[in-house]
Amino acid sequence: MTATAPQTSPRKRASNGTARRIDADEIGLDALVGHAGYAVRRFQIWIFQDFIRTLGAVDIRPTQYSVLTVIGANPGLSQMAVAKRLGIERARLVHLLDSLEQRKLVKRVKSKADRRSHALHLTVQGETALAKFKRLAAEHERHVEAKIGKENRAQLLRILAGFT
Amino acid sequence: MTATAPQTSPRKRASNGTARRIDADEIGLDALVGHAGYAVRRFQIWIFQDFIRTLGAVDIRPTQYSVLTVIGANPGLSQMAVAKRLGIERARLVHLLDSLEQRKLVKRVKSKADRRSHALHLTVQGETALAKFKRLAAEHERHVEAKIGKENRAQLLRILAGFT
DNA sequence: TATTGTTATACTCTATAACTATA
DNA sequence: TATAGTTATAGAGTATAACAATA
Repeated sequence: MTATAPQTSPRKRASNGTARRIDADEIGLDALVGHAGYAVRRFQIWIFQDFIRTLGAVDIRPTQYSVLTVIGANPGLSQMAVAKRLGIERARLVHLLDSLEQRKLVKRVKSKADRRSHALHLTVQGETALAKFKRLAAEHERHVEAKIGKENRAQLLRILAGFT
Repeated sequence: MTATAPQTSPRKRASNGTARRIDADEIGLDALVGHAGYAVRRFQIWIFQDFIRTLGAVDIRPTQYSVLTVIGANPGLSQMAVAKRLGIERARLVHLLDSLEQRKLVKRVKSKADRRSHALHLTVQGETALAKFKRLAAEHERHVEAKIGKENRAQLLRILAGFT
């Protein structure tokens, strides 16, 4: 597991006592290669970076996109319902919605049925914007496909279908 | 995509104008179901939570484990080399190492070859501890296997082999 | 001039706890 | 009493920038 290929790039003690550079690709990961979590984490970081870059022009991040999508598909949901469904802390969702409401994408409507809660809706502007975000997100998804392969992406979705 | 199954649990406007509860599992994810990033992110969160729980008794988190494993397999690496290999900011690694050094798991040795840099080594105590951490991490890995299936885990590792 | 380790700052995200207004 | 939304705080983690020592 301990890689020691002969290369050039940080510094390492050589047989003659002088130092040479070590390339990142010759540093062994040892037990990490057997951990799904390590690869999944690195992959997730890559995906988010691509998503943020691809939707950079509209300034929408993954969590914001997921909130808008769920509200768009389920108008009238309460904040608690959205938070639970997406695994976001309700305290965190307050700030996310503050931002989306300031941008006139979402509106909080006082619920008549339960006056403690807010019914969440997209604004007309929000509907239009979300349609654009979805086109960009689809473009991002094609980047994923290009990165790991169409068939592998499909298998990944199948394997992880339970984590929704 | 908009789920509207008849259930019980938050509140939703019913045909008669009164409200009823909505279960999380009847809220449609819409476009999110087609995004690999969504499933990958949820899975990654599950994995990290299980890792943190499984290694809770020894108080080691995923990033700390990855740093210890790489140093253990490549003694003498500089901080820059570890940071680059694992995709950690060098400023962040300083704090991670401060903590691991306080716990006597790692030592920074002044490099003679390049006096700007530190050669990183596990302490004897660190070697022993890492062996235990690896046993617990293997136990965590069995939880992953139990969660998604042995064959699916193997395929996942194969698909994501490039993200290391 | 460039790099290594360090310190510092700001922003995101997670995890809690406590408060209010309702139920 | 319990719940929905809010506010506040603390801890990870990320992203930067700048500095001292050294190359």
